[in-house]
Amino acid sequence: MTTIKDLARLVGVSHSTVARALNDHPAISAAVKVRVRAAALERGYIADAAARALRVRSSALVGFIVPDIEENDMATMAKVLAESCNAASRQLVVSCSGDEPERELAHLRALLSARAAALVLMPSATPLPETLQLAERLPTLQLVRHAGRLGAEAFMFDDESGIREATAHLLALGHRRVAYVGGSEGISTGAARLSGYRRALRDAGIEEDPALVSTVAPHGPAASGAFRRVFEAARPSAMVLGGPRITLGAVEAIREVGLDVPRDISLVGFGDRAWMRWWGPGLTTVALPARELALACGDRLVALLRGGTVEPPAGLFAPTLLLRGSTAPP
Amino acid sequence: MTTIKDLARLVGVSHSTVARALNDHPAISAAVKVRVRAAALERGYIADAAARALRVRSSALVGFIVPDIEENDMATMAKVLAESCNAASRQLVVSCSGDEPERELAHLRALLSARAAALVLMPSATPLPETLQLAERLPTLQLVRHAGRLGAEAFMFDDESGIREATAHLLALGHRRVAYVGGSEGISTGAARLSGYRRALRDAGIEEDPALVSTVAPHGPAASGAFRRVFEAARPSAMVLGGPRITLGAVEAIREVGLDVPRDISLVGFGDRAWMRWWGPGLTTVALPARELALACGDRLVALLRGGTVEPPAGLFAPTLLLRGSTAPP
DNA sequence: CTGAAAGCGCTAACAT
DNA sequence: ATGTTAGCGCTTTCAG
Repeated sequence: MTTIKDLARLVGVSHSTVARALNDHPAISAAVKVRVRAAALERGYIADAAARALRVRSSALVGFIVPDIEENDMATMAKVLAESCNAASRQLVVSCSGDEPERELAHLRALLSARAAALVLMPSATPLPETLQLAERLPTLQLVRHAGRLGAEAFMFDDESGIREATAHLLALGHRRVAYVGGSEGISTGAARLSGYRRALRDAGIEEDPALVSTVAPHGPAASGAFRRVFEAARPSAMVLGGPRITLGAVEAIREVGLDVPRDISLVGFGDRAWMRWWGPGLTTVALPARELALACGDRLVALLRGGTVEPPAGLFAPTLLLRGSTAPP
Repeated sequence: MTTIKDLARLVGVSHSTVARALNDHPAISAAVKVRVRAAALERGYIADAAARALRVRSSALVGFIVPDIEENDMATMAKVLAESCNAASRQLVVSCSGDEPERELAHLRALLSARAAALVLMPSATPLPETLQLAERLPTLQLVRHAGRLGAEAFMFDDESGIREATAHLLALGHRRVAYVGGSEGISTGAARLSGYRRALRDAGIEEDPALVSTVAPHGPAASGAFRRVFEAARPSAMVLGGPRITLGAVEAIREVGLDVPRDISLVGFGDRAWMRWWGPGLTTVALPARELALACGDRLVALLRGGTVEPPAGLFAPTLLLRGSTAPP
């Protein structure tokens, strides 16, 4: 590997002159810059980021820790964030925690070790105290989920209002037995969504029937089971789904049971996918502005990296209710 | 930030002893190791990866450059590869080239600068010569696509056989006017798929009708247009789709035109998604073993990182034809 | 078993 | 405008 000293020898200047020329330092003559750059090009010189990081005590890396990059539009967000990072000459390091607190911590440690310049974190369900504590060591942004004691700025969907609107829509259609199947209350998003459902009921002056509500692990099979249990035990005329995988599971269950939507039941899904437009009568769904969220987070990220002084409060991103054929009067 | 010198002072040994203790060097007494580790824990010591990388001239980073992480099961593969990397105490740096040769090169440069230990590359359509040349500087694995002059091992789907089987299936059903709409021949996958289509025709002794074939940019709208053009101009009784986005576009066009599948046309999609099971009569499709491919690539990666001596030739991963309701006799 | 010392490639005072 | 010099934190001989 060619170093600045090699180039210095080649050009006949000192290695610090080479460094300055390469960094376009104002106090270096144009002539020298030209010669240095020519030499660098010729030798295929590529600066050693480690040496630089050692000096300046910070690297070009930005960490991105998420439970699962295949879920929750995380691939989209990763792409957007990577874009923002590149615009700021940074690189995004993606790690999947699998929602396991230990792996989450391990990844954070690795990023700290690499002296990452910042961290974007979608916290696991129950982050370890040490994770929260270590996250304070570098500029951190929370994404999608909010970890209780972590003070970092959060970029989140307005899950509560999204589910509230969905529920209110069904109520307005005349449904009185509206069920809700969603993810665990232990996660910030799960809690917010359930609370949105409850709010809509309260606003409509309807008392909650516990048999109509089920919170489960966000897996297809679990959701399928929950759907069938709630459907058979409580005979809802409509249902709100509280997550993308819950929606997948419910659709699966509807197929197995052989229900007709919206005749047998009105349905509101969560998240938006192309197939929802084609599915049966079209699936009414709560669409999340994932791209917008990630863009805002990316903007904030580069501001942080540039040593941004202003503190634009992190926002809440409102979902949109996409009305399609799966919801109708009872 | 705590350094080994801080710990050395704290414990009352030299900093090199601390370094050895932390790295579990055999020639350090158990007693010292215990004390050093206690001190490290107490002070929340986290080693500086840059300093280490500077010494050992290689980092814990593995690069992953792909055109688009939202496409082609790349999120799945990223997850699998990240997993493999973690198992080898490495971190995966994900970069999206957007299929733009310049950005691809820029990302490669950044990885080289970070002294990445290896690179997994899904090449853009037309990589710059310099990209190919620089990729030689570090252990490189090609994924999904093959860049002509790059000598690196490649992990690819057997696109040709996948499309050949799909076409043969339609021919066996009695179709004689089987169309093909796929991605550009300029990309290795596009060329292989088209060649699979041609091979099936040849095997069946059928002459190719150019009006039945169209290669386009892999975007929904372009694919929609191509579908309609081919359908209207050449009146095929069946069609093979040569890519995931092509499939999406075709489904869209079928909806717009109001065709009945398989009555008006038999259809074979590309890639497998949950909605394909639900779509109309069920979409017969060419399913790619993305997970298997990524796992194999990950295995090879850790072998490389461990300084693997054996040279297991990279494989070709055979797709499976998933038979569903969208294909029927004419 | 442990310590002293050198040096990885780069940046940034501080000279000149 | 350029050169000299001193490290950044770690690994790794080489001595003891």
